[in-house]
Amino acid sequence: MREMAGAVPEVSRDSETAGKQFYCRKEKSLGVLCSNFLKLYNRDGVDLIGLDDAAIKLGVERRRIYDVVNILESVGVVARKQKNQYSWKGFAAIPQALRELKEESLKENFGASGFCSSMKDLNENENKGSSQNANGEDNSSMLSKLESKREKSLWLLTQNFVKLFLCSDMDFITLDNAAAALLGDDHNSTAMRTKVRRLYDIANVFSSLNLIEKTHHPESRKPAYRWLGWTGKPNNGSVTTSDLQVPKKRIFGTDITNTKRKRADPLVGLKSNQKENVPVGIKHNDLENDGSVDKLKQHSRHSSAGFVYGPFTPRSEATVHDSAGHNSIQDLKTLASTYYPRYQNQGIL
DNA sequence: GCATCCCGCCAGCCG
DNA sequence: CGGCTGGCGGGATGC
Repeated sequence: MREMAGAVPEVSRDSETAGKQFYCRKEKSLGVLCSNFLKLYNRDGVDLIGLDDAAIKLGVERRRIYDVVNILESVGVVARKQKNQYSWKGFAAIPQALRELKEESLKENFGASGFCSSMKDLNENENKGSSQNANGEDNSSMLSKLESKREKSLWLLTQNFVKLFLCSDMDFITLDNAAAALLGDDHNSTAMRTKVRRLYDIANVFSSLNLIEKTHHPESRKPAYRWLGWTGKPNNGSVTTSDLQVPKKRIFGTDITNTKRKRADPLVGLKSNQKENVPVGIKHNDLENDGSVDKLKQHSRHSSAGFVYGPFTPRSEATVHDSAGHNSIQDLKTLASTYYPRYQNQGIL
């Protein structure tokens, strides 16, 4: 994986595979990957998940698996077992995980009026106990190191994101607001931008889990997310986008990370730091605001039962739908086999 | 044009 | 030291 570049030296171009698989960003979204991941492992008998296995079966770089898995771990769907291995907990673990998160956040006074103030280090405890630090390194130093690492993790960010929904009574949250809140005081544009990127990642997998739904803020019209909570199943219970079932789908396995669009100049060494102003947060204090948000809150209470597909549109919904009745292993088998990426898969096959 | 967010470089950590 | 992890943000894609 990491040497992808070397392993797949721009074979991409005209080389065989007649088909011209165009690059389609949407098909590569974390949301789609997550759906496929869930589809692949949400079955009886599945207990352990090997990251390599997942990466190969899903035809993506391992790096992406880390993203999905880290987010899923935040809501209990999977749990880290050991290096390179996670255990599948299933959707049944979600309610409990959410309950705990809510409890935690309440304890930390997360929601309430000014929750954003104490966003940082809200995980100081962490049943430590292991103070066998190395010589010279005092406990605090060590802790802060680990802490800072943990503090920026996707795992924590995801949990805090959830807490935001669980504790503030707002139903609609824009990622800008979330980022601002989760960032605490430092609102510099660069940090915001990065944080928002990560939130988009999280939002995508949450959308595929159907925990949230993307809509627009009732008044500001701005894109925002609405909490749906765990209603029993991810999306429509089957994979969203094309993929599986589409009998004809183009060869997917050939594009692991696919024919990338190579950026022109590799030595971007010194970029002019021009990232000055970015509309930091939408000003309106949706968050810290007191009470007044309640009105927005009940605006549209789940109007239709129709699902929302998150970021990606299902255009192949019909297909997915009717054959979903028997989604099953067969499909997965096919999926897996057609997915074999052509970079290092000898193992199986 | 701006919202979205994929991609993969590369720094830490772990064994 | 090599491999596993995963933060991070450039810049491409979508609309």
